[in-house]
Amino acid sequence: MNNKRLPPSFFRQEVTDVAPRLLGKILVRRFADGSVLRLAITEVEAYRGMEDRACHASKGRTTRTEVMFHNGGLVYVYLIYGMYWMLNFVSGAENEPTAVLIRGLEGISGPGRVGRALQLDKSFYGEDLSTSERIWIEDAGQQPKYTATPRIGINYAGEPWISMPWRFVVEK
DNA sequence: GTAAGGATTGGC
DNA sequence: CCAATCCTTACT
Repeated sequence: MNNKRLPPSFFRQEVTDVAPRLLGKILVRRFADGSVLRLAITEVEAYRGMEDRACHASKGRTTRTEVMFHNGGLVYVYLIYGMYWMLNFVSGAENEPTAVLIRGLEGISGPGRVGRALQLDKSFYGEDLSTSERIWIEDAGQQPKYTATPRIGINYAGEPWISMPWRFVVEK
């Protein structure tokens, strides 16, 4: 059923609020063969706009970052190190380039492994989470406890961005 | 056109 | 510690 699918309004808010609220939500992936994978989100990171030097959108509006400038509720995927597809959800309002990186799912640790498990590719770029038949998010009716820490792998961004506690992890 | 490097992972 | 692997961005 789709009655639990999160509406666009869920994503069209402050990314630092959207990110932790995604914890415990169910990521649903329907494959071409009809099989369905349903896994709870356990780790995320918020990337916030042009100012945030760790956010790809800080480089400006380019072919790659274009989707982040759209209204929240779309998928932003990109290839890193030539082999891993990173899954992000665009947040905030139009022209407010923010996104949430999905770093971990129930039983799957690491953003690269998430992309591999979900069999993502560039065709998911710009996918609409409110209408897609192959990927969407459902409300599980609970908000797990979590902790906030600095984000991973963004030392090049410099301060204060390195220290912003924008990585959210579900507590055991 | 060319070069540098990355929101990672896994193997040595 | 470091190679894998290729797309995007920056620069000539």
